Parts: sequence; C-alpha cells; structure tokens
Amino acid sequence: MASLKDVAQKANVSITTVSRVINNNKNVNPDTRRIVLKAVKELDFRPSKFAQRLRVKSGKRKLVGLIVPDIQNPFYVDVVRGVEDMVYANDYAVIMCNFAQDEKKASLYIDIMRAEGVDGLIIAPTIHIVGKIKELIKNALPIVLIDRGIPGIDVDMVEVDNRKGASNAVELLISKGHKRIAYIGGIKEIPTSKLRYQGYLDAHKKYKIKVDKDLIEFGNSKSESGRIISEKLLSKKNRPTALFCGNNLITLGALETIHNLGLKIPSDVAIVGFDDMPWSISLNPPLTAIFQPGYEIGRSAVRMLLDRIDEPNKTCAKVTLKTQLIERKTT
Amino acid sequence: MASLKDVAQKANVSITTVSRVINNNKNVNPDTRRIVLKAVKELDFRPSKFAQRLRVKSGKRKLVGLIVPDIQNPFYVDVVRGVEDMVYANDYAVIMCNFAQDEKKASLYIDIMRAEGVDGLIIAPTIHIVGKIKELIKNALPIVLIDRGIPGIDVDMVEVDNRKGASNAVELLISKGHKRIAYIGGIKEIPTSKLRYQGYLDAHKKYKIKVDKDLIEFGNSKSESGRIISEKLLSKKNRPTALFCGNNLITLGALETIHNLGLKIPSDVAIVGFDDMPWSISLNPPLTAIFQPGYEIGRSAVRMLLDRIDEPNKTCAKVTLKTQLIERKTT
DNA sequence: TTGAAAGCGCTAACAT
DNA sequence: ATGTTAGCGCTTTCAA
Repeated sequence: MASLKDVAQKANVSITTVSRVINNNKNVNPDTRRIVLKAVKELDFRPSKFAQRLRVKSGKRKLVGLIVPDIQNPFYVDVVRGVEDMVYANDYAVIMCNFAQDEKKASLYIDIMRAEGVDGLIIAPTIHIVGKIKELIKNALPIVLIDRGIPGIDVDMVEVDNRKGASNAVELLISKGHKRIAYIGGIKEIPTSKLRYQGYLDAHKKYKIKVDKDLIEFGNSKSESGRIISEKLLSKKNRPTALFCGNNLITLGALETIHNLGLKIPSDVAIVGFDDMPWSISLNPPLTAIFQPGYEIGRSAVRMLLDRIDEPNKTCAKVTLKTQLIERKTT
Repeated sequence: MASLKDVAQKANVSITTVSRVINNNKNVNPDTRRIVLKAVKELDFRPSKFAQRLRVKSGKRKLVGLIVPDIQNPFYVDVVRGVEDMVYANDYAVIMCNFAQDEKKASLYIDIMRAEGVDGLIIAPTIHIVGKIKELIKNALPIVLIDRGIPGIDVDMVEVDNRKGASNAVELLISKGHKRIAYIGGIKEIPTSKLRYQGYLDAHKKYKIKVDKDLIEFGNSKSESGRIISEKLLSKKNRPTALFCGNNLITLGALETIHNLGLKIPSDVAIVGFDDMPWSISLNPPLTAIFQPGYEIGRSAVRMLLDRIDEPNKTCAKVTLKTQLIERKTT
C-alpha cells in the first residue's frame, strides 16, 4: 500500500502538499495538484483510514457501529440496508454486529466497537443490554436506538407507530366480521409488545367488542413460541376465528401449526402478522401483514446519529414512522 | 477515552510497561502488573485498535472484510453469522458490506475495505466484480471466495457440492414417479447454475430418463423470474409434473404462480428448491429443499482466510461442503 | 503556495 | 524487570 510519503516522493513535493491535494485544500497550485494527482493515480494510493482516525479527534472518525439483535429477522436486514446506504452516502463507514439475542455477545461486540473507535452507535436494544447501553450513554457516546426505546432513558430514537399499526390490523379483522380475535405477542415486557397490545385493545374498544382475556398470550420472538401458543389457542373448544401475531417469527410458527392442524385460511382462521416479509406473497395463501419501513428506519437512524455527532448537546428526539397494512389473502 | 499515557501516569510506570501488561507480556513484575491493571480498570482503558493497526504491519491488523451480494438472501445471512462468530472467536473484527447486486457499489465497498486496511477479504463474487477481484489478487491481498469461484483464477474458496445436491433432489423427484421434471436455473453463466444443471442431467442419466430441453429454463436470482418462467412452463399443454428450482428466490416466485394458478402441491406439481429457508416449514405445504450449510461456509471461509494471512504463499485450496436434502411435503 | 515538525496511541528494538 | 526512543501514516499548526 502506497503511503503519503511514496506519493510525495514520486511527485517531488512534501507530504503536506499531498495531504492538501487529497483533502481538496484550496491552497495549492493547480500545476502542483495535477502532478500530485498523477502520482496518486499511478501508485493507486488511498489514504489509510485508520491513520486518519488516529490523528483526527473523536467524532470525526467517520465510523459508526450498528448492533442488531438478530440478523435472521428480515425486518433487521432492511434496517441494515438502510443504514449501510445512508452511511456510505455520507462518506462514513459502518461496522456491524448481530448479537443473536445473546447478552454476552452483545456486551463483547459493544466493547469491540468502542475499541474500534466508532463515533456513534445505532442499537436495537434488547432487554439484556439496557445496562450496557446506560453505561455508554453515561460515557457520552452518541447513540440512537431503533425499534424500541428504553423506559426512563433520554436518548434519540426512531421507531414505528406500533399502536396504530396494530389497531389498523385488528380493525381490518373486525371489519371482516371477526369477534374472537387472538393476540399472540412477543416478549411481554418489551415496549413494542405492549404497544401492539394497546392497539389491539384500541380497535376492540372502538368497535365496542368485548375482549376475551383467554385469547391473549405472550411468547417471545422465536417461531417455536408462535407454534406452541397458536396450537393451544386453536385447540380450545371455543377457538378464536382470527389470529393477530405480534412479530414475524410468531407468525411463521402460527402458520406452521395452522397447516399442521389442516385448518383453512381464512375460512377457518384468519391471520395477520406484524411485520411483512419479502416472501409473504409466496405463502399460501399470501399473508396479510403490517409492513414496517425497515429501510427508512435505518436511514433515519443514521441521519439522527450524524446530527448528534455533529452537535452532541442537542436535545434528544424521537421520530415515529408509519406502518402500512398490506391486505392479501389471509383475512 | 483513556490512553496508554493516562494509565502509565496513574500507575506511575512507563507506557511500555502498560503496553506489556495489556499484551500479556511475561516480562513484568507481578506487583507492577497488579498496579497497572488497577489503573486500567479505573480508567476503563481499552487499547485503540486503530492505533494498533497503524503500528502493526499489514497482515496483523486483525481486521477482515466480508462482501456479500445480497443480504436479503437468507443463505447469506447464515454465512454472515458463521463469519462473524469465527472471526470474533479468533480475536479479529469484521466489517461487512452488501452490494445489492450493484457493480458500482461493490467496487466502492471494496475500495472502502482496502482503505480500512483489512488483512483479507471474503467475497461472494458476482459476475460484475470479477475484474475488481482479479485486481485485488494481483495486489496480493488475501482473499477467499465463497459460493462460487471465478473460472481460470487460482484462489482459495469454499463451496458446496452443487452438482451432487441437485442430482439428489432430482433423484427424489424421480423416485416419486416424476418423468417430466423442469429445471428453472439462475443466471445461466454462473458456475453454480451450470453445476446444478449438471446434477439435474446426472439424475436423468442415472435413471435413463430422457430430458426434454423444453423443460429447462434459466432466469436470474430475482423472484420475478421464477414467477414468469414457471408460469410459462406450467401453461404448456404437456406441462411438467415437477419443478426443480435453482435458487430460493426462484422457488418463491414459482410458489407464487403455482398458488395463483390454483395448482395443488404436490399432486398437480411437485417442487423442490435449491436452498432451504428458515421458514420453509411454514410454507403450505412445507417445502422440500436442499439445505446449504451457510453457517459452516462462513466459518470455513474465515479459517481459510486466516491461514492464508498467516502464510501468504501456500497453495490455494478449495473446500467443498455437502448439501442436505430435506424432504418435507412438496414432493 | 509550500514545507518542516509535532503529535495522535501504540509497539518493538534497544538500552539499562 | 523496566524505560527510552523511533516510527507507523496522517493532519495541523507554524514558518517561510
């Protein structure tokens, strides 16, 4: 790898001049610039990012970190793409980790990122790492949270209108005549689950439909819990006529048991899932789902993070993005 | 962020001693070590990776890059997880990019990685970037290719036994009595497509079944091409009784048209897909598919890359992993 | 318009 | 066992 020095030598100028050229400093003679540029090209020189980062003060290193809980979840892959695109568009780089719901890994990765000297972090927090996150905030590392916040903490975040999204979905079900609608939520404690549950309640209230507590269950974000809970629900004597699933892994699990049970969708059970998936349309029948704008979430998160890096003391903001109900054939 | 100097000051030793302690150098008095460690903890010191990288010669920077064509493809997310885990287990870090099948992005990302000073690169090559890759190899940057090789280039790679995998799948179809089996491949020119096609042929030959060229089509790796081609195939008067799909996006597309056409699986058409997907089991009916060990591919790739970084001149190797036919309900 | 020199945080060769 | 020093590739005063 060619260095500044090599280029300087070749162009017969000082390294300072080369530095000026590659940084588009105006104070350099056009002729000199041309000569230097030629040398740069010939040597295929590119400035070492880590030498720059070393020299440059924190906050200008042009490096951010992204930490997601589960890259297997298609929602997060959209987020990742959004983050990536926005980051590179701003001439930053991103390093990313997925901690697979594992607390120790998350902690390790966060440490790695700090050692890598990131200017800021985008994190989709999980219950396990709120302690770690609080610590980061205390250290004044710029952070934006996505998908869910941490109660009682003042921090930038971008989320989706979970409550409204959920109520839209349930309203659709109600409009189709369903009165016994089950809700299979994710982990009960996390804000998104609660919000989606609220939305479920909102819709019932709006249409004055009594909610049956027996139809409300919480699991986690493994497809297994969707499978098991839906089985329990659907084998009741007075079973629900529709399922509203709180996240896409649960939806997948529920679908599995519906097929196992030989139930017809939507005549035997209707189903709508929170989180659309790229292959929803290939399901049989194509799934009605609530789309979260993951790509946009990623982009917004980067935008906020870069703003905060620029201006560390501005007050925290929260951006809420709309969901979209995509009606296909399961309702 | 505390630096070596800060710790040294606090512990009343030289920075060298601190460096020794954090690098587990034996030549340091246990008492001194204790004192230093205490200071390290108190200051929450962690060595700056980029300062280390700057100091350390290329090949020992403990940073590798991963470039995948399409993070939306579940196969690659498994690869990513495998790479991540193996990388961190070896005390390396990884930066990754996904170029979304876009040549310019790929080129940009590769440049970024080089500027980031990676010790090596793991790439799932696409037709568009072979030029770029050749250039990298000329520059002696350690590289390992995954999923597919580049004809005529000597480089480490890890792949899957595509040919055998495909023939297994087709043999299964044949064993169920199918004689008119269509093959919908990905992009015709890429090695994996050809190999899978070979496997398709192998199975026919083995059971002495004539292959009907009209049943063989190539598309790309978009679900749209699966949708369109399968529609064409299935609307023939003498239509195939089974579909063998060359990649998972094609499978998804084919599924979409099968459902649109109101065809029953497997009685009207059987289908098996190359590439299993986490939600295959939630499909209706659950999909029979060929599983590629993406996670293992990722791990192997890292293993090979690290070996090559250690020993840049060893001869190139190729590791071939087995696929696995998972029979569910579509055959 | 250009260059010399200091220094970012660290490691390693060389002294002591 | 510990310290001194040079230098990795770069940016940034400061001087010319």
